[in-house]
Amino acid sequence: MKGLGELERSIMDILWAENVPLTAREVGRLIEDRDLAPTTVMTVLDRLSRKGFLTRTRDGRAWRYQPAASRDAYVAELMLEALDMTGDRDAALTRFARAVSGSEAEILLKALTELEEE
Amino acid sequence: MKGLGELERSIMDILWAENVPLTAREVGRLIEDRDLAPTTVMTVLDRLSRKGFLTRTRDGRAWRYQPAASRDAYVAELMLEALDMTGDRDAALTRFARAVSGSEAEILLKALTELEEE
DNA sequence: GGGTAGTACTACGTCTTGTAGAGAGGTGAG
DNA sequence: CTCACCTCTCTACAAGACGTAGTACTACCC
Repeated sequence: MKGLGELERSIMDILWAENVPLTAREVGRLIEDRDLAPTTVMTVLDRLSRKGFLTRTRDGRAWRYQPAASRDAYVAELMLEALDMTGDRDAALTRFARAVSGSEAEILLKALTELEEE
Repeated sequence: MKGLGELERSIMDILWAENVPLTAREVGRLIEDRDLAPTTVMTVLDRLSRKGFLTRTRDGRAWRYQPAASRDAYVAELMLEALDMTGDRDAALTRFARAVSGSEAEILLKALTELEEE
């Protein structure tokens, strides 16, 4: 799936945070801290949609962009991808399980047991 | 932590598979399929150790390289890193739990319950 | 002492990412 | 109508990562 650059991720974060599709201009306004040229934002949005992270729909002349998948889905997919990289998935999973902190272990446990019940 | 390139990963795979520290020459011999110049292998090994993925010790004039961490540890770290990227770790974890296949869910479950017992 | 192996340093092409300008075409204000 | 402006698309460029490798120097074996 490939990772995102820093600016790309900032922009994805904005789009993930807002729940409505935004135009390039709106995204640009939300970045503030960095003083980016409007075309910079447009370029990055364009690249992101080309890479499949965003979908876009017309709104007059402008495009409105929105994430193709939720951040959770993206994160989960990254995790699975990391997992695919190992020859010994079980060992990696075990190690991962041991590494997550207590409260998160419980979340995981809960999700897993709910799965079993279904 | 940053990811690895394709050749870098092939080489890490070799070093993870063999359990002994290898010299550049030995690694090169194990790649076969690609017809790489010896210096290519050396360069990549050098970069990998510079990035902290490998440690090396002298053996005569040659260096012997070995992974700084196990593959499992690397994979688990990648997974945790992905997890850190989200604002809502719980949601991502839940989604992840639902995404792992049955047998793997059991591995996870087992590791987690063992944790609790300790 | 010449071939061989090994090192360090340097290099170059390609791809990705951050960053942005140029030019085209529509649109509202006056 | 005309001008200023918005937004788009296209193109560009610098920096860094990676794959790939040559060169030059050293040390060892026979």
